[in-house]
Amino acid sequence: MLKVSSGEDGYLNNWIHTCDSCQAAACTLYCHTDSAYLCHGCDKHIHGDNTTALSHHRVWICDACEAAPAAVTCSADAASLCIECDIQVHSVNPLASRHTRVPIPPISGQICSSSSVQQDGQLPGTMFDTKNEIAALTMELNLEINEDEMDSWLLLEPGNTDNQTMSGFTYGEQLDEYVDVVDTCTESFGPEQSSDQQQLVCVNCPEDSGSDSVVPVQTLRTKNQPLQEETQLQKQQLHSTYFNSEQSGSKTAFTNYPSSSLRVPMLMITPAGIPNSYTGFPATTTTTTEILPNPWLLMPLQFTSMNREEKVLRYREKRKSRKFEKKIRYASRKAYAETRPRIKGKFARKTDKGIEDDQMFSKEDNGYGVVPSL
DNA sequence: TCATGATGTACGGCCACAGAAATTA
DNA sequence: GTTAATTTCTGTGGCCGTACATCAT
Repeated sequence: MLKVSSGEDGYLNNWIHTCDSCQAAACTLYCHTDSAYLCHGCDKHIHGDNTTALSHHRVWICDACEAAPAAVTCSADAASLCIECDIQVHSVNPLASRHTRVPIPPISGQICSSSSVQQDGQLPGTMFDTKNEIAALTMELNLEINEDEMDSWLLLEPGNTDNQTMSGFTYGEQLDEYVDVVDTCTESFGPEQSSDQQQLVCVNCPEDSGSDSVVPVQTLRTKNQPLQEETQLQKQQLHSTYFNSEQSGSKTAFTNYPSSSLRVPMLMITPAGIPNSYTGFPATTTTTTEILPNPWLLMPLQFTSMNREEKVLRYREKRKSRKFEKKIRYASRKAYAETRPRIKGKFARKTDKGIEDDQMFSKEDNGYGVVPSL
């Protein structure tokens, strides 16, 4: 069922689904097994009754189009997006392409409330109870990765060591590791490939490879290859990475959490739009737990309901006030650049007359010619 | 409704060079 | 370990070309 909805900012004027069950509330997820769009309440009612229903393959709905199943969550946009919207949104400009997106694991089991009770002996980290929680996690990762944005995006409480250390691992250590992986990944492909943000490196485990290892497959764009074809290829690869791998029983790296049937794809979309396969690990790795020693994905997510809401709220506030204006770091360079001779906008060599003028200027205004740096 | 052309908008690259940062003696 | 000299790297603004979006026909 479809109905027209106008977004509050006029941006999302798309068709959205209402719940196929109650036909009143807006749907929040899609059940592949039932082929039905459901709201949270109906999902709880339908899938929470028996174990068979609990195993239904359900996915979140894209926040942008509100129609397609969400595949990734973007921290910067605080949104869960389907593959198409992800590509569409994050290919508009370099800034957007640098957003860190994390694949959304399929919903399995009953959706816990945000104040889900931690069970004895089980990792609370398995409780990706809402997509907002995943977004919050991704957001925090993004904060650490991009130091420039830290000031405006920082959600962690300064001085609160509890926020900085989880399960014995500090964010800094974890993310240094993450950054290293990205760098390695980028370097290994050479400048030509790494400069192309549209290229993808997907985690694929070709069935004909006969190996369980995670092998990054690089898709190179030929000069004559149409962009549309490439985009289509990206969609296929992303889709195969996010969904087909599970459905077809292929061996894309997933982590099976012991306390639930939740399976989290062991890849991450880098700021450059490249799903991070955590290359560098032994190609003979056979178990998913060995593939990803990075502890932060396995670390507990002990966000209380208040903490999470507060973090998300603060994040959204920061996002509103985010500014992309160019920040001048050296006023002296700006001053020189403004006075520098140009030819069609390009800096030109100083003419003899210009040099003489500079000398005269320095004599007359001795001591005032240099603009102090900020 | 779709195709085509005109127009508007956004963005990256280019350039020289002062000064910061790193390296060497 | 300290200092000076040298080398390397970074950042700066305006114009242009290209890609993309929008609108009219």
